[in-house]
Amino acid sequence: MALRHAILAALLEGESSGYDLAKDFDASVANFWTATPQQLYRELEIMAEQGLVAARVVAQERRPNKRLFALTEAGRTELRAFTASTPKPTAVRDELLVQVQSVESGDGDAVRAAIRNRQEVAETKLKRYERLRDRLLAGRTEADYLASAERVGPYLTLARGIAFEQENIRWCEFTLDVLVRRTS
Amino acid sequence: MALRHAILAALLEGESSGYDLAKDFDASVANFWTATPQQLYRELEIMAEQGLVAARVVAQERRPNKRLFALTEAGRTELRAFTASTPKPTAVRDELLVQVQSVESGDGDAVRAAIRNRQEVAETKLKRYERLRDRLLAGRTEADYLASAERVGPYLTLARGIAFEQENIRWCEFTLDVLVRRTS
DNA sequence: CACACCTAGTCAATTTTTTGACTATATTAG
DNA sequence: CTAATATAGTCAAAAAATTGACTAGGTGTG
Repeated sequence: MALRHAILAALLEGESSGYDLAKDFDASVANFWTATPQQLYRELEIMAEQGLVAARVVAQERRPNKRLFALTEAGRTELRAFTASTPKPTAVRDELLVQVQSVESGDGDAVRAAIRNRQEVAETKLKRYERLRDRLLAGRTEADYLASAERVGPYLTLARGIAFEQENIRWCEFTLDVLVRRTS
Repeated sequence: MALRHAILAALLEGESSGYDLAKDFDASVANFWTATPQQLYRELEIMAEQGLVAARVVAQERRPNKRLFALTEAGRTELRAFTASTPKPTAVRDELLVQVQSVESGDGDAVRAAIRNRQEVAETKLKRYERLRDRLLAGRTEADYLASAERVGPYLTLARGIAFEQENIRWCEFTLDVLVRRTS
């Protein structure tokens, strides 16, 4: 029941369809949670049954109907209770690092290619996060924004994502450099 | 079947009991994988059946017998094949960030306490990682070590862990500062 | 005018992971 | 002497997450 709280948090931004949420979980929410569309649709269904979200069907022209989900009072209460609970420590699980750990006993070329790929993914994510930040700031300075904005939560989590990806890129560069040096 | 590869990678350091591995998964391996002792014992059992690891029982004085597991040729082959496969992108899952995202609708005191706690955990981990690094370097400089050591994999993953925890601490400090400022 | 890909979902089966309940002996701190 | 903690495991159930197979209409490109 953890995906549920990430969905509730995402719905603070406003009413969304399952599809909208899937896009969010690929962009801003990706900072702290990942989920496939299938997981979202199923969880939303259950949450609607339990009254944590309210669904309404909107007919669209030239497209299938969509269902928009919004937080209910019960949903807000649940989210509030969640913020008061002790968060689980994060479980790191990174296959690339397992590969790097065993690089000397493994396929060096493949591992280096995987690191390059990771770096590209990180660069793409970083750019997206930076665009999101610029949109949030809307011209204001960070200090200005943090002092005046109604909600700073989304900015703070975004800052974590940006720092994480920057660090990721630095590490990929460093690691590639070390491995290439040792190969040549 | 992903824990399996982390275990194989950990066994590159040498023969270990399930208990030894549990300690590793709490220290060095924690950089890239987490597992409870229960998960390890079960997976080791299966891996032994499949011939990826070889178990031998060692009688101990004043203690229960222990089983030591070592990599087999099949295990090394499996690990090598794994390093050649495309690693899954990591799935981030951080309850604390979900709480921070919703901090304005939630329990501010509890969220700030959780951030402080995360910072302390990160500081403890960082110290442990730095001790491990010092032990690996054994007096040599980083450049010296990277050029001459037989295996650099463990050092590189440790470097990732150190950078990650440092970034973590910085973010906790920044975020606490912002939240405390807005509360007072 | 095909063909690929996007939007908007549903459903069921697996796989993976976690959690909790157990059994034993050994060592250490108060 | 006693209680807490560490060592060394097993087993089963439950929860969580992933995967694959579907349906159906819409949009854009060569």
